[in-house]
Amino acid sequence: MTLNRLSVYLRCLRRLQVEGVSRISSNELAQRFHLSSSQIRKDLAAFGEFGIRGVGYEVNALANHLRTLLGLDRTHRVVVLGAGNLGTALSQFPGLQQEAFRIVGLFDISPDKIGKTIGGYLVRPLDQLHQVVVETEARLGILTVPAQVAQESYDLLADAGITAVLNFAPAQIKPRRGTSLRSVDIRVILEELAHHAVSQSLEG
Amino acid sequence: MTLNRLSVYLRCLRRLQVEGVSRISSNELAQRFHLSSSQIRKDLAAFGEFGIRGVGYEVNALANHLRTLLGLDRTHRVVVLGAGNLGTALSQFPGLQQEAFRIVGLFDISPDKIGKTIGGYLVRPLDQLHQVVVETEARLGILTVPAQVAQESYDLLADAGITAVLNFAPAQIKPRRGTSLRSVDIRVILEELAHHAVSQSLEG
DNA sequence: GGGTGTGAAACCTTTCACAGCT
DNA sequence: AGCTGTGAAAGGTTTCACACCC
Repeated sequence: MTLNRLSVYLRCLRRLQVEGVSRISSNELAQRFHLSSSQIRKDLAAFGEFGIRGVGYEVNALANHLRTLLGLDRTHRVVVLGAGNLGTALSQFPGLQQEAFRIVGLFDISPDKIGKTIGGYLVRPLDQLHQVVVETEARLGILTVPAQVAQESYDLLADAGITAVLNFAPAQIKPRRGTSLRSVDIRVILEELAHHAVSQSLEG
Repeated sequence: MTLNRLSVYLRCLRRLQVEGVSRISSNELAQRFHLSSSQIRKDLAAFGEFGIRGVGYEVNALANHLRTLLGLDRTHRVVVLGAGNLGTALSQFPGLQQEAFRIVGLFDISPDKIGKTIGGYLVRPLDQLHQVVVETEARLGILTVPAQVAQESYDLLADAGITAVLNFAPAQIKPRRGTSLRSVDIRVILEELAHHAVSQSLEG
């Protein structure tokens, strides 16, 4: 199952909590956030019976269930490799410094950056990576390095004990057993949208 | 079909061009970049017969075909809404200022930022959006605004004539006919990875 | 009545395996 | 001989529709 959707539901529920909504049906939830009601029910039912027939879902209870299911009831330590523009922007991303995530190390290879404080984080040299990962028990890594060094950077993270990596480098990384990999290539996404943009313009 | 894969193939071909490879089979391509050879053949064959049976694919020719298919033979003007950390980082992202994309406007609502130059781009007020989009014929928009104003920002872009939007705000946007939407929620991706990280650690 | 939980149906994607071309 | 292009098979996901419970 696409675990991502549980995250999206949780984001929606957080919104409802702010608005003071205490109960909601799958249909209302779907309409309110442009989702599919049957998919919501299937997804949630796959992990237990969280709803009340004839009534709907209790917002607070469901949010807590999802938080537990997603493992957000603990703090996840994150290391970031690459203190360029994207790396520093992500380090300061709201939602990455609060709740379940905490950045415990920002690393770079450039002597110009090492030792400096960028966006509130001290930039460390790569040879401290292993030590930091062991000491902080970090499990998550973010890669914002140039494409040429993406593979070796991923391997460094894996060797240091990181078990899940989010890669922003535009490169095809060979994943290892034991260290999940999720890549986001902004260029690839934009190229898809460029295609849409052109088709749309022709239609209208 | 997942148009994204054509982009990935193109990225791989660019790499091969740099390495001076002139011909490649679907099998080599798959092994080299950790893809599926039958999927490569299916994807490519869906748009024409680009390969030579018994030989493979001509790297340069195929790259050019893909560039045309993806609409990368023209320049796409892009406007960015939100001159925060992520917005400015993306404005300077390599690959967004070269080849087929060109940023023609960086917009923000904050009076502190308007008029200043951030990352080489003048920050403009939102009321200039429509004019800039019309004058530059921009079709692509990037949203790096806070979640609370994501919907209205998307609507502003759509009203201005933007036909494809890449949204980084952690909000569920209601798409309109005529303006495609692709959302990337870093929090959602990290939450999925957090789950993986925990499961992996238990296994090991 | 109203809304969840769920088998079954419809749909879409990926992999397989091989005919057919070079 | 070798590799593409492609129908057929397998696998997965989404939607439908309704039994069942509150």
